[in-house]
This record gives sequence, structure tokens and C-alpha cells, in this order.
Amino acid sequence: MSLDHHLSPRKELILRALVEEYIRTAEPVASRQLSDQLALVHGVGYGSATVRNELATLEEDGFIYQPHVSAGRMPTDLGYRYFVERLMGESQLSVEEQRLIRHQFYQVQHQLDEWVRLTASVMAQALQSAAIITPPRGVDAKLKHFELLLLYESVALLVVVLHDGTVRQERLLLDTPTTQDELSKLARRLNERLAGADAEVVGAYARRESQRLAQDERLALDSLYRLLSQPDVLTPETFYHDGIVQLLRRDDFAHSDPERIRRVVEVLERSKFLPAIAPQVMASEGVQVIIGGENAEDALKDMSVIVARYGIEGQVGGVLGIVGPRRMQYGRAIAVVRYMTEMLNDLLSELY
Amino acid sequence: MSLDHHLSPRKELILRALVEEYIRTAEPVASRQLSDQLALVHGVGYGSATVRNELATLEEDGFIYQPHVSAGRMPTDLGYRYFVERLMGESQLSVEEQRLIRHQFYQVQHQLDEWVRLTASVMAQALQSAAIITPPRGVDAKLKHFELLLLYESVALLVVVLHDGTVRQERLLLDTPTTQDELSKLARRLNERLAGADAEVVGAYARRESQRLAQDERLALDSLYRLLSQPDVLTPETFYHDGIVQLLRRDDFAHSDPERIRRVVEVLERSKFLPAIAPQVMASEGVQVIIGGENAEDALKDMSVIVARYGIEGQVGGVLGIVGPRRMQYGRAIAVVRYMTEMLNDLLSELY
DNA sequence: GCTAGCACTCCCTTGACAGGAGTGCCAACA
DNA sequence: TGTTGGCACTCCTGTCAAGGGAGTGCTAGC
Repeated sequence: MSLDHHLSPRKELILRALVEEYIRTAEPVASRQLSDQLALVHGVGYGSATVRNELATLEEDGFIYQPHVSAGRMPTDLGYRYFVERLMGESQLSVEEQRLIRHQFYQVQHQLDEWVRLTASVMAQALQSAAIITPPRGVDAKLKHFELLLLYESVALLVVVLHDGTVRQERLLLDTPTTQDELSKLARRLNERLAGADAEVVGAYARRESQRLAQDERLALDSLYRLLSQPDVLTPETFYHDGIVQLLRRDDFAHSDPERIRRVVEVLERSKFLPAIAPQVMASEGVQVIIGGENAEDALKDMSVIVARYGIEGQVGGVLGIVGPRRMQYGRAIAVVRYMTEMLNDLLSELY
Repeated sequence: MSLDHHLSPRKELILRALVEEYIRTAEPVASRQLSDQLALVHGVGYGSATVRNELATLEEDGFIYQPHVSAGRMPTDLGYRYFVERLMGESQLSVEEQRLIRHQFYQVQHQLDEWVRLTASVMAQALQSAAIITPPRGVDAKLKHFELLLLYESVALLVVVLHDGTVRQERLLLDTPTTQDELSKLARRLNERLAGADAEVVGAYARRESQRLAQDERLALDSLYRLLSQPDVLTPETFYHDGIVQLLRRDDFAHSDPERIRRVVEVLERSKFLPAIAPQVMASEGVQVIIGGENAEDALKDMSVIVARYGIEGQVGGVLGIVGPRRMQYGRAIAVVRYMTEMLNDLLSELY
């Protein structure tokens, strides 16, 4: 997303003031108001008529628009885009806020799941937006170790640990009652043979040996295969989200068209859009901003999405971000998202 | 919740028709409309004036009310309650629908987590309501087996399996680098000593032996203790919910006061109310219906909740249910909730 | 005991109207 | 040439009154 031409410094100043004012007030900004604001905040004195002239050309160029002829102006997607790329000051979280966030993470040391939850919750809280995050995933699922435990007479639990520390599990219905000893022996043998294997290898092994395998062994291998081949590809189930409430706390969202609200909630609950953009986010550096209509997903046409990847190069990674109203404090939002990626990176690097 | 007196058969008939009609149309029901309906559906012929007389007394007795003087009638909480306890026909899911539901469960055999998700999803879908469910929990957390796995030089993963098959995990930051062999030895020793132990026992053991323990052993025991003593008490985190979207699909909910919507969503996202009622639900038989103002939680004063416990006596159990508009098809809702408990019971009994 | 009829209440929609906000344009000025 | 004050114009928004409609309560009669 790049912009084709530069605006004159004065136009930039006016556009910037307009966007900031609109974000602040949620009302279309009038020329008079803008003129006052320019004098007050930026110390430049232009009458409202002058501002009006500039606004007219900004409107021609597609940066702003009026909902109706006797209303003030609001930024278009292009206007926001220009603002975000050229005009917006980079903001930083206050030390106090950073401290507050870190403090919460210290409460749940070494519990990866909790980090993920907490990250979403913190972002949602801080930005009054919905937050989305995928748990960290290893680049590929390789078997570290698995265990077979007899729960009941003929029900066993298969617990597998991947190289990156992911734990997965499945229950097995055994054909015939057996003992824990038998299962342990079986597990030991297979562990030796299959350490470091991925789904492919397990599958191949199962096929090759299929003649020689006992029934229970076959069951275990099938299960192992299923668990290893579980989606590294990001599916909707992989995503965690939080903060629909925070979104509903914003008047301009909560009071808008119920159908719109429903569609946004649906996108969040079903995580319909993230799988589509996640690969691209994983591939690129830094914080990505997707404004309004730039979203492929229809339901988000008047929302903005701010996403980034986190994780440790070549080891584990994930995607996190927020979904908020287009009229959001971009500077702050970007700062928060960036801070959370750094936070998670720090935490993860302790573990890897 | 019991009702103090019976109504005359005709009053019952009128109340029943009114509730059904109101549930169907979402509009206050007029005497004329009711008179027509009685003729059409129940084959009894009463003029609208007669119906009006009966309605007046039903209103005096608190079963129905008018939003204003020239409007039709709507049921009060008491009216719904009478309807649910005395008038409503028990309904059953169609064979077709049962088949459809069972089919979905066959897709995810033996994956407990998926069952939980699917149950919520099915209920939400079938009843256009939000669904809530707690994963099955054993009556008490006893250690079955745990494993210590070296992930990196000085990061280990502790995976514990409880008697009921619950798997929990935590990462340990070791003081000094070690080997997998060392860890395995340690795990084997502790497993032998602590098999079947609950949090108490582990804690006691750790304190008693604290002098003799190596640093890593202490770490492992601490972690073990934490994981075992994790809340059996149901905390908000234990709950899974789905179907906010389905709720928003209902016009009368989606178009109502945004503040109300927010509060309901908040209750769901934070699962604020279930922990409060869960113990009582676990203790009682059958499907519970909580209508409107009977809810302790303020935000649900105009919603109804239908809950039941599921699980296997003395072994594992949980709570499931739905949160929907007070104006819901109670018969169907109760049938669905009951069916899902039976479904889960069947599935669980295979595993226990 | 039931019902037709009627007066009455209250809601809800509609249209008219006033007030206000904000613009575009023009003419004047530095 | 760039800037600005002034003014006519457009369009929104809130208010108010009026009319129509829906539904009731009550009464008198069958």
C-alpha cells in the first residue's frame, strides 16, 4: 500500500488536524473548528474560508468526504492511510502503563496458554477493541515424546509432546483390555523408533509395518499420526479472541447498525478472516495496518485491523492483533501491538 | 420454584395460547387475535370480549401485563413459569435432527475437547442462543502420571495426567542445565512415590522432604502442586461459550438497547454468572429453567437460562446450557439441552 | 355466561416548521 | 496572488400538532 503523491505542507497539516479531530470527537469536522484547532494546537492562523478552500481540493483528491453538503468533513480510507504513513507521530506506551502490563505477566509465569489469553485481554482493554491471537506454533510438528496411560480397563490416553513443547492428547478405545505395563512397553518401543519423526514418517512407518502390528499398536500409531498432522496451517480453531465487550463499549460501534455488529462478531467468533491474512503477516516484518475497505473481509469494511507476527525466527511464531473501529487512535494502537509482540518475544526467548 | 394456585381450565388455555402466540410473533397479543387463534388451533369459540374478561383477571393475578393501556398482552415471568411448569407440551427432537447432531459427533471421535466445543456449537445453532458449557471435570484431581521432558538446555516441560484423563502442563526453568536421563530418573522416582496423590499429599511430601530435595526436584514438586491444586472449583476460565452471533441473529435481541446487549455479552465472555449457579445445578437432577428476573445476575433479567448437569455419577461431570431471550421456545430448548446431556453421557460412558 | 358495540386511551406516524450548522462562492484587501 | 469576511444557500435535526389505528374496559342485551 503506497501513496502516489505528496501533499503540500499546509494540506498535510490540515489533513492531520482533521483526522486527529475526527478521531477525538467522532463528529464530522467543520472548517471553523479546524481553523480554531490549527491556531490553538499548531500555532498557525488561517481563517475558516482558507481552510474551506483547502478542504475542497482534499475532497477532490479523495482524502476526505462529507456525509452531506452542510456537514463537516471526515477522512476516507485514503485519508487515514496518508495519516498513518506520513503524518502520524509514533507514540510510545507510558512507563506506568508498561509497568502495569508487565506486572500482570509476572503473575502467570511459564504458563504459555495464560500468556496468550492475557495478551489478548491486555490489548482489548488498552485499546477498547477486540483482540485476536494465535498461540505460538512451532514451524513443524516433530515428535518429542509420547505416553500411553491406561485410564480404565480398555480406555487409554495418548499424550504427545512435540519438539516445541506443544502437548496434544487423544483417548483410545482399546480392542481388548490390557495393562499399564503392556502399554508402557509399547510406548517405550515406539518412542525409541519414532523420536523426532513428523506425521509423514509416522504414517510411512505405520504403512510399512502394518502387517506386523498388533491391534493396539495400530490404534496408537493412527492416533499419533492424527495428532502430529493436526493443522499447522492456521485454522479458525487455532485462534483465540477477546474483547467483543470492549468493542461494544464504544458508543459509535454499539449504536450502529445491528446487522453490522452481528457481522463483525461473526468474523471474530468464527475467526473467518485471520487465516486468510495470517500467512502474509507471518512473512512480513513489523506492524501491519489494514484500514477499512482495504480489508478483504466484507464485514470489516468499516473496521481497521492492526496485526503483527511474534515469535522466534525459525522456531515458533504466531500472529496477534486487534480489530477496532476505523476511527481509532492509530499511533497508540500500533504502539500497543508492537509492545505486546516484544513482550511475548521476551517471554518466549526465555523458553526457547 | 412452585406456583401457589391453579387456574381454571379456560384460563389455562388462554394463557397457553397467549404465550405461544407471543413467542411466535414477538408482538403483544390482542384479545381478538387470541380469540381467532383459539378457534383455529384449539377449536374452541370464544369472542374477543370474553377473552378480554379473562385476560383482565390473568393480569390481576400477575401472569400477563400490558406495555400500555391500548396494547395487547405479554407474559410476565410468572406467566412463563406457569406455562413451563403446567402448560407446555414436552417436545422431542425430530429423528432427522437427532441424526444430524449425532453425525457431527462421529466426526470427532474420542476428542474430548472437540465434544465440548461441538456441544456448545450445536446448542447455539439449534436454539439461536448463546451456549455455555464446562469441560468435564473429575470429582477430585488425583495424580495418575507425570512426565518431565527436556525441551532446551535448561527448560523442561512438566506434563501431568490426572486420574480422569485431564492433561495439564507447565514449563520449568531449571537452575542448571541437565539431561533428559536425569529428568527421567527423577520423574520415575516421584511417580512411584506420588501415584494417586492429590495436591495435599504432594504439598505435604514437598514440605516433609524439603531438606533433602535437589533444586530441580523442588521445582518439579512446586509445579506439580500448582497443577494439581488448580481450581476444581469452577472459575470463569473453565467455561466455554459460543453463539453470541446466534443471539445477535435474533432481531428482537439485536435491535434492543445496545447497553443491554453489551451487558449480556459481558456476562458471557467473562462467564460471570455460571460459577454462581453451577454448584446448585450440579446438585440437582434434570433440566433447570431460569426465567428472566429469576436470574440472580442483573444483566440477565430479561433473558432466560436453561441448564443441566451432565456426566457420570461420582466420576466426572460438568454443566451445560443456553442463554437466550426470555421469549424462547421453551419446549424445544429443554428438549435440546436434555438431548445434549444424554449425548455427552453416552459418549463419556464409553470413556469411563 | 357470553358477546356485540361503543367510548376511550394511548401509541405511532406524518408533515410542517423553525433553528442551526456548515458550506461555496464572491468580492475586497494586503 | 493568496487570504479572508460576508452572505446566500443547502441540508439536517428537533419539536409539535394532528390524524389514524389498535386495543382495551365497560355496559347492555341475548
